[in-house]
Amino acid sequence: MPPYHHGQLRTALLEAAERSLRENGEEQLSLRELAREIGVSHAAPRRHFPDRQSLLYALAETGFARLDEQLRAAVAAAGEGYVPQLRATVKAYITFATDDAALLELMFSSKHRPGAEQVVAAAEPAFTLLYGLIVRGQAEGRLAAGDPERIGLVMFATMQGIATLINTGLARPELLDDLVETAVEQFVGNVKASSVRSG
Amino acid sequence: MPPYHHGQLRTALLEAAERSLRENGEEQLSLRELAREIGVSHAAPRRHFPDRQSLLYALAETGFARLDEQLRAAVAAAGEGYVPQLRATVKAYITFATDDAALLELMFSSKHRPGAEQVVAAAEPAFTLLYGLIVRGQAEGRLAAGDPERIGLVMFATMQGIATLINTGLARPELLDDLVETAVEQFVGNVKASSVRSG
DNA sequence: ACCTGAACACCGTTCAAGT
DNA sequence: ACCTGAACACCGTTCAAGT
Repeated sequence: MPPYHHGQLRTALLEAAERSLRENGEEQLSLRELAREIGVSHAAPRRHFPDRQSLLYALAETGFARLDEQLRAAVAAAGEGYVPQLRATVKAYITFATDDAALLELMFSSKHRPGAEQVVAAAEPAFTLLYGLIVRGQAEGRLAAGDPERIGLVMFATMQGIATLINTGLARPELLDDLVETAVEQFVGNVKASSVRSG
Repeated sequence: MPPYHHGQLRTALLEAAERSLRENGEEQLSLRELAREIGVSHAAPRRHFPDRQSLLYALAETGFARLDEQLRAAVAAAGEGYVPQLRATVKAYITFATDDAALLELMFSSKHRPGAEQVVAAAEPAFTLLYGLIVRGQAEGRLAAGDPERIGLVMFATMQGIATLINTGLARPELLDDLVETAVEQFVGNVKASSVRSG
């Protein structure tokens, strides 16, 4: 018979929730079902997550952390060149986002209730990475001049949008590489035509 | 006392649902509550929408139709110039998308169940409009050459992503005009630097 | 053809009580 | 400090029956 105290319930809930989210989407995720799977009463999760939403927020937060990791790994593996690093970043982002569409939706679903601030904060490292990439691109004359934050937001928006299009079925997944390339060309296009000719 | 047959139940449901969606989001939308508001039994909606999801699909479809209308109106009001028309389109899209964030989410939420095909089909006119804008831009030497569908997808993605960023709170709404301008410059930037100097 | 009313199987949330 | 069990107020969905 199982012990009265689970001991790892918080972790177990997060793991089960992550799998459920990936497999069946946010709507299908049920606290009672997670509790059943784990073998605990339906009221037990309350100690760790006061309500369903707080569990979802936690998933979104770890999602942003993992996204940041994967982006940094992609940059590190891309070598020294600026355009290859930029391309790797864009591709890594979209790959992450299309690999777990439900998680991406959760991360970007517009929740304005109190508690979402932590999610916004969790998104910051990924933004900082992007910001650095832009500042460097401008310093090396690869990107057009301008407010890096604004350019970074538009870049992030483009990647996010491409992922959404693929996840929605509005763009076929096979187009991923083409779309990545088109996006990258758009980012570096301003300069490419005037001051830089080849990669 | 109300008549046994409502007569306009389908329309009444759609209107009430649209308002509920805008005010409280998709999760809060309840068929039973809509039925109560309208003054009909909780089982009555079933005649018109077999389940909750089909009502949501219907909202997404009319959303795309309205989006298309607003985009065309914006283009028509923008005058003859290409860049003004492009800018007006981008701004109209993002304005639509941020005016009713829940509807946008619904329109783009990734549903792969049967029934979503109609939603995808409803999105087509807006895409066609964009496609035409791109073909014209290329013909006039304002946009870089390349597969118009690919460029259109990336353009759509950029607009959609900017809207998502604003709706999520990752970008402040006041940045809207700046972000629109940055996006437009990105679209026409390739050409501006080499063959076209001024607007 | 359209709507009702009761019934079923689920939820999330709350709270006194147990260990 | 952590978990249970019963209770509450909601859902979506189904279906025989009413008009």
